[in-house]
Amino acid sequence: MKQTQREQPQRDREKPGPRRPRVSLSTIARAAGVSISTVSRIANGQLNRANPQTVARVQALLETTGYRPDNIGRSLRHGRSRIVAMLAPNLTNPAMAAIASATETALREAGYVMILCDTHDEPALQDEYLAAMRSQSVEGYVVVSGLATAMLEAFVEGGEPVVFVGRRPALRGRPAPFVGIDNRGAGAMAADHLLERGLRRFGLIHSATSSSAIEERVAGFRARLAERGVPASAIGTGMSLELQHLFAGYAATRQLVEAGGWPEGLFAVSDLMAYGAYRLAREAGIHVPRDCVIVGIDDNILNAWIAPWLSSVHVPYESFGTAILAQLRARWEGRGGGDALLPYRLVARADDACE
Amino acid sequence: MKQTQREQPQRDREKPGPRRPRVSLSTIARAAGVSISTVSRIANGQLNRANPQTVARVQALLETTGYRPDNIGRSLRHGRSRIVAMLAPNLTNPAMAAIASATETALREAGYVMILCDTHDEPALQDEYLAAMRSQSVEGYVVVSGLATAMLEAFVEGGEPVVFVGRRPALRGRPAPFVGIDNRGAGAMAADHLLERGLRRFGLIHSATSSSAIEERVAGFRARLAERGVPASAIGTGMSLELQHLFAGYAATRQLVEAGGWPEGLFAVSDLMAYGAYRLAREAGIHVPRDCVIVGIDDNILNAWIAPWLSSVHVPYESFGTAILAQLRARWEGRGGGDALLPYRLVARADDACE
DNA sequence: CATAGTTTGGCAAACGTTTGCCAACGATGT
DNA sequence: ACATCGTTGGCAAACGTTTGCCAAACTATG
Repeated sequence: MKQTQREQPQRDREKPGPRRPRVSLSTIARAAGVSISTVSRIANGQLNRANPQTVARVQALLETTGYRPDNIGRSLRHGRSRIVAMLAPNLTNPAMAAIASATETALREAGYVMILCDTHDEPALQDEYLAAMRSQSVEGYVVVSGLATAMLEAFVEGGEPVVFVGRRPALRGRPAPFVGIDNRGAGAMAADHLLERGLRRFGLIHSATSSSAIEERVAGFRARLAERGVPASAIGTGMSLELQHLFAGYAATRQLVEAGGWPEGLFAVSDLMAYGAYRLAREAGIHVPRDCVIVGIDDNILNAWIAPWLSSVHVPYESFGTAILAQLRARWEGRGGGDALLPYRLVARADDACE
Repeated sequence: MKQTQREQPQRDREKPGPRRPRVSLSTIARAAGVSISTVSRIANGQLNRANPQTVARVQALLETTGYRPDNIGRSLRHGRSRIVAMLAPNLTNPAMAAIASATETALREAGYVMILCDTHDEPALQDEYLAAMRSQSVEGYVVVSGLATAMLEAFVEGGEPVVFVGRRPALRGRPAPFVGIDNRGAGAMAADHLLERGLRRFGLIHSATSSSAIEERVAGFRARLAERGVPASAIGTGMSLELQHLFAGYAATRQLVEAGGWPEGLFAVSDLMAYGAYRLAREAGIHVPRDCVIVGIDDNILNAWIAPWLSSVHVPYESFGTAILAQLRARWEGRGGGDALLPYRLVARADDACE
């Protein structure tokens, strides 16, 4: 109700421009003196359904006119639009951009095009996009860091081909296909890195734990420290609900520091949060990594160039694309895809920023 | 596959194909006992074309069934798909991501959705995408850093609504709408910044000058230095054809340094190239900005957080979205949009990376 | 010459939507 | 009784494509 009313005023107002005369099957058919069906069949490679002469004539026309089948008509005919929708929060996050880029490439090579939707991490926007995409008859939904909403749940339950990436929203129903990493393991790996450096006082900053990924990373980090004998009292924590991870990292670190001073080793659940911590450290005159070692997760490409002080658990976003495509294919073929957990590794960097 | 069938007792055919039972106008019409036309009119807000009783009944059904008009049918009817295509090279470039994000937001608010295509800066891929998008009946093309190809030229000449962003490809025909900045001015501003710091020996690194934007930035930089009395002999140049600007910056700087040593002030035509230069400087033991001041163009968001040594000409990518939408609207309404040149400003940063 | 089989190609339906046109119907005015 | 008019709502065409089915026109076989 609300939706339809909102859409109407705009739609009626704008004028459709003069549409260019497109070459359609009927154009060719008229020119060749055959029926539309014949042209369609020849264009689709059924060369045995017509006289060789006719085939040649039609093929020549297809060639010279530069005919390209109209996807709208085709989509209408059989439900397939060759479009896949990707919903992501905040495209300006380098990790999201990397996922989007890899997915786009994989889909294109498979003959699909990708519609990219920025949900800004807002449930309402996510739902609006889901509805809009369904009305585009998209063939698949790639939901990056999705939010658990009733509509998303309905999509999954209704059998729509949804693949979750990075974070698994807390949905009640049957499990949906997933692409990501073992977040607990990544958190543990970060802990190992700090331990191997012989540090004693640790810090941990994270954003809202409503997200499964964040929660698991934190849990993995904590568990590993506990395993290796670090008392809980030696682990400070900072948290921020800021949506922008840069700001969240800054705020969480301040909270952490105000409570217990600067730690020797700091774990940030994402590289962006690590950047936020770095800014505060600079402002406070704390030298990274001499005074405080920071380890993040993501290993953004830029780290190698301008953040030589940041160790990070590398997540292979470049290969997310093919994994996502594989999961979609599995759903299309009726196979229920399980989890695709990709390998991660620690990239240690300990350079002073000014050599 | 067998398992899902067992789990779903009487679910309709999920196996044969991706056909889902959609609620269409005819569904509603049958249920309400009226014709499809009537439902269509009511759904589109023509409430005066039917008996109030009928209207109420149909509206109730639209509500309860959650009807959403199918965009494919609608697109087929009148050529409008409510889709705009954006073609960009390399989504992982933060500047591109920022443009994509802003454009997506502006388009969504206007009721459009955006298809994002990564051309990887390859002419063939750009053309392939142009053709594919036309067969989707997209209503507009946003070409970021486009490449001059015959097909792109044909699109512009044919009157397709194309808006160029950032870089203006060298097309022979009439000028097409453009969104970007005054690149000459930005280059000059960078020169001013270095001059104001009292430096004497300058360096300039750039990528392929086939792009109008790069060429203009370089020209603006050079012109301003000349104006203010700097002899050409005091300006070293490095160039690289690497497509990835990070690598290009590294390679170009090496070329520059090998020829004439490290300059006091270095201008990079993009922030990514500046990052490349920074890496080489670190490896060479050159301190930035003490030994060498670097100024770039773009002012990526991350600079404020992890590149406090980099001054940059800030480009307002956040506001590119609305400017692009305005240009598209102008084209749709038949007005020929001229250039939309947005304001830029220098953001000076001179902090030591380790305080 | 009759029957059967093959090639060649058109007809029409279907997908979902919008919209110009027309037909009932009732009410009002003369 | 008749003309006029507004209301209500259906019919059908159109957008471009694919495809099952049927019908000619041949060809081969008996």
